[in-house]
Amino acid sequence: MKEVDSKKMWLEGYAVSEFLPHNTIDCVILGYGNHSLKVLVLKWKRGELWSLPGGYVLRSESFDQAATRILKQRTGLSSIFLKQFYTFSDPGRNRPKYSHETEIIKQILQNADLVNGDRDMDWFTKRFITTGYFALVNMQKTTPSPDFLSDRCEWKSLQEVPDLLADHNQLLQKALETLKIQLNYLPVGISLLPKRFTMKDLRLLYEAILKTNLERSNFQRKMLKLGILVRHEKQMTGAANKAPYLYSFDREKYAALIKKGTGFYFD
Amino acid sequence: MKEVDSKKMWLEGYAVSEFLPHNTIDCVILGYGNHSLKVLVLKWKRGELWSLPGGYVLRSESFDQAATRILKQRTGLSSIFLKQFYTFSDPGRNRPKYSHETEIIKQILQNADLVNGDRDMDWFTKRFITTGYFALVNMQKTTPSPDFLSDRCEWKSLQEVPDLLADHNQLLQKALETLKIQLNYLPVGISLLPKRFTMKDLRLLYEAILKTNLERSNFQRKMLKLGILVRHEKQMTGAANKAPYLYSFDREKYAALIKKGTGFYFD
DNA sequence: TCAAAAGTGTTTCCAATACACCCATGA
DNA sequence: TCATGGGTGTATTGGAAACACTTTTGA
Repeated sequence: MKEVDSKKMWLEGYAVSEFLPHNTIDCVILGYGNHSLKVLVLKWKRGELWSLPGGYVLRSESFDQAATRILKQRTGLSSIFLKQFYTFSDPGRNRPKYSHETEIIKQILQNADLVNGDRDMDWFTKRFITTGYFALVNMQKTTPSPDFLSDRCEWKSLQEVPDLLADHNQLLQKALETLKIQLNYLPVGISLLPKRFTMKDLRLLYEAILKTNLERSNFQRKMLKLGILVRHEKQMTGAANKAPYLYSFDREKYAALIKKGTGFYFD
Repeated sequence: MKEVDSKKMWLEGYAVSEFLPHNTIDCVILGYGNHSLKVLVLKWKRGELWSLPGGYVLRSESFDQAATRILKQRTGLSSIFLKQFYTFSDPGRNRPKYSHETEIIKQILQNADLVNGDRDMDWFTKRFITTGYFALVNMQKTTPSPDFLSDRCEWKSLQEVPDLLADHNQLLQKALETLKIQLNYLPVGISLLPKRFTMKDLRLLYEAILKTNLERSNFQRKMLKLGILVRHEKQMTGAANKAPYLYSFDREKYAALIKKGTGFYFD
């Protein structure tokens, strides 16, 4: 293990001894496109093993800093909306669900010359408590890149999220639940949508989060009454119907409103 | 340190090596009495040092289990409402704010024959991440008892909470904020009030949590319409005015309502 | 001129608020 | 019978919801 530490060639350039021994961060990074919510997942280098982006926490940094660092590494984005939502501490949470998980990890690490025997595996197989963060990002602005354990980084819509490592599916569910409950206190629109969008885009986003249908005209009236939208000229879509207006957010008014909640309740 | 471990005479009977090295639990235990919210705090054995009840986490238990254990030890209660609210991870969060804090801890431990030199202090002074839980309890049912570091266990109303150890005042604030935001999804009434109570008791409880005044008659109508209250015979108070009805909760209906939220919004 | 989707208007209903009024109690 | 506080009723207001009607666009 000492030998591995001294190499400093892995874990994004850090050595094991620089990390807290039992705490990790995992990120549920959410984007919105094609009328559905999407989440960023990593595909591991061997086999069909998927996970949420995550990482270890340096002994010198806070969890917020660690999450920010991880997010930057995976998406290229800084200064995005990022929020802690829950800490998962079940003692068996990172025990492999299937025996091939252990095998895959072992192969990857051996392949990268990072472990020499079973003892080095101890770091990976011991108990880890993970603190979940969720991020809301504008997908168009991201440039996803895999980490040292993975070879692909993909946006998956919620329906097509595969079976994930450890309790990561649970993490995802909890994040979505939190998002739903705190919807009125979160800058969902401004974070997830491009600068200009139609009222339909905005409504579909809310419908995706709340998993419900919202009445078209009432939604429009409510939103406009909040006074945080700026209307721009229409956009000709080429479709055989009336073209929608484009809207953008008035950032200051938006921020002020978010602070005290939109009072915008659906049930 | 080995020697200390083998004694197993402290930390409520456990040895240091049985705990996770960097994680703790702290509990914001809330009760309600005399028209105000109260929180349970511990006074340390020397000097005027106060803290929230908390403890270390066994390597074999989940955080929920640890919190339940700690709560049981401090209040004598099991099966109470307990919920994780946030994980505090600032690297300097448990560095002493005042130099006398370190001294007090040292004295207490030496006095209890638990540490022999500065090296043994390492366990207490290193970085700890704490996960906060809040509990809602019926004060009358508790029998508060101090832990091995403290000599008193006291209910303090929020206005008289003293300066607390480390970031415990922040923990308290965050817990209260969470309570307020999630009010409609939490069993506040049933957890904090005695079996039978007046409508005024209930209203004052909500006012204490929300820090606002609620209109008397409208509050009553709203609450009754929820259909979770059972009205009992009046109670003669001895005061020169009309006696109020007593109410209790219909536990099944209460539980069903809490699940989907009361829809009982104040602003 | 038709279908499709966007924008606007209307009606109905219910909840929240404010406040008035009545009732019970013991001094 | 008076003061005090509890219980109930009512008028007003405003928003939510359902849905109808109009407008715009390209086929």
